[in-house]
Amino acid sequence: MADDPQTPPSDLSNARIADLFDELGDLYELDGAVVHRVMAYRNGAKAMRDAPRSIAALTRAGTVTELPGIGKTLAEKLEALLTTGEIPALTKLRAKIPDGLRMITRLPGLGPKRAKRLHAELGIDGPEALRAAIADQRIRALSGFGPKSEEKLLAALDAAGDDLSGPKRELLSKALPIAEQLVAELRDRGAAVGVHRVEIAGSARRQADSVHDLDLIATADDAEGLVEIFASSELIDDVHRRGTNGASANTHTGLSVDLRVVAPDQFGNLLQHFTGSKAHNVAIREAAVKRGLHVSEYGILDDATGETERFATEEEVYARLGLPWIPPELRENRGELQLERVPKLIELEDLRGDLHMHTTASDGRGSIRDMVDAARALGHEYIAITDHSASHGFGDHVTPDQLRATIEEVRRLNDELDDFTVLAGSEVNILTDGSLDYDDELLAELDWVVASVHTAFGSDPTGRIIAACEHPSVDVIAHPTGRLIEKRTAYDLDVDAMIEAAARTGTFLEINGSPRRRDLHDVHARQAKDAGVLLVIDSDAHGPETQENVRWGIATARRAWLGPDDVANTRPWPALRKLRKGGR
DNA sequence: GCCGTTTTCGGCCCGACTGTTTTCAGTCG
Repeated sequence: MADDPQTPPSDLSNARIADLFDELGDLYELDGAVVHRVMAYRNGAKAMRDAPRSIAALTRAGTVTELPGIGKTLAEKLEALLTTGEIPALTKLRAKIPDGLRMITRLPGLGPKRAKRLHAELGIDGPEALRAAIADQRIRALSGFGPKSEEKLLAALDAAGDDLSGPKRELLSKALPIAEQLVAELRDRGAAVGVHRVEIAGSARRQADSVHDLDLIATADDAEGLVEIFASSELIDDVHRRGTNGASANTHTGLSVDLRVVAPDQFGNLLQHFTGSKAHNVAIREAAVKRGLHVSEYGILDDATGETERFATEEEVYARLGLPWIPPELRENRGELQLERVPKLIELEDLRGDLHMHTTASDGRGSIRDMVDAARALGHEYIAITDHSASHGFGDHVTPDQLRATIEEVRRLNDELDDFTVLAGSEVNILTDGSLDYDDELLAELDWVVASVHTAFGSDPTGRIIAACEHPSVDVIAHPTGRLIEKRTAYDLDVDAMIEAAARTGTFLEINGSPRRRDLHDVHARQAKDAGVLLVIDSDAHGPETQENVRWGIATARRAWLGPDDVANTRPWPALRKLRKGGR
């Protein structure tokens, strides 16, 4: 019964728990805690967010302190959170420190120390009070503040509007093509100023889900000339900072771009530094210090010689630190610095087929033939046509009779095609009782069955997905968590239980390539691989051109440390077919 | 608060920029 007080509450997700510990770090910082204590909370939050297993389960098992960065105190707070639903220290701090104060530290130029003084000395508790104090010129009366401070804070408040919820991030699919065009332009037009190298750095190079800006690193004989070419690009809207060795600008899409031009002998150091992530770089530097080496964007200082060594390539930087070159997608401090050899990661060319796409039969924009032509252009050997099923709604549903007609159409088409296979499939809805919306006989006729939750997210998604895994005809669970990047969090899903069910039943789990989904995400996909589950990378294309979205699925797979063998559709269809449940 | 081929105490990555300051704290990436 839902109202039975004995019913245990469903576990908090790792992301939700990590948010609470990040908040604790912020509030301790505003409370004046020493910076290392604050960092301990943030490191702990990152460890929780990156953990492949349920933090709640690890806490109950008493093994959560095995995660690096989580010690006795954080474990006690986790236990309190899971048993009582709250962390006493957080409750106390929230009462003491207004939420508005935490919000205004997100204004550029205003950190915790100065925000704390504004609160203590002027009673400022949020954006409105800050704006009023600036209007009355009360800020400049404080020591360490002046008219410039007021001016900048006002500009920052105006720029932020009413939204201080944090910086907006752009989907990788929006940002990366712009970065690639800029790089191509700088390489091309840069020939006139002796350009040597131009590379994308930052989170875009790491193929993260989203980015907050773009970083470009270059070398050229005439650095200022390259900056001029950058500033005059048609992709650039306005340049807000320009120097002889770099510039900061905005694209017309509102994305911020930094270009840095360095000497060739430092290119490796700078590219490594600006590729990040922060956690990766911090870990590298801490390890280096123990060996008497100090790493910065300019070089590696060796205590033994007092010399700073510069490197033209990243390979040399990593080699000097005793490490193999680490692919950017792995640079998140999730174990990559302990590697003696880097695992072989999957590449776009490894995919032989795409097993999730839609046509005009449901909500797609192309015919089956259009989708075949697009897949061939991408070098694929097979596709599955998986239109939405009988209960899809929006007038786009496919009745059982229509599906039978599609199966026949696919069979006929296969007779005409050489060296290409079309599979008759469906993306069936997992209904609220865990059943599917075609009968079992019809499902058994299909070559490929994708099952997904599209409705009633609040209605036991875990139980429904496990039931779908146990269905003999279901091959793969699509976009398993339902998240939409920068838009919607995952539904309340027990990922551990889903992965266990997938492993037990031989069901594949999808990495959906839609750039807004990339679902499973990297941490969960890596967890699935470690549990022995095979992943499938699909485009979920709704038109011929969006089959290229498998690119984003590959990006996520690489961030999940997957190799070609971990992904089912790197195999030819006859080999993949044998891996289906029951070897059908 | 975490952690240990220096350690259970005493450290904890690096450098640039800014605005306010006579030498630097705070902020940022």
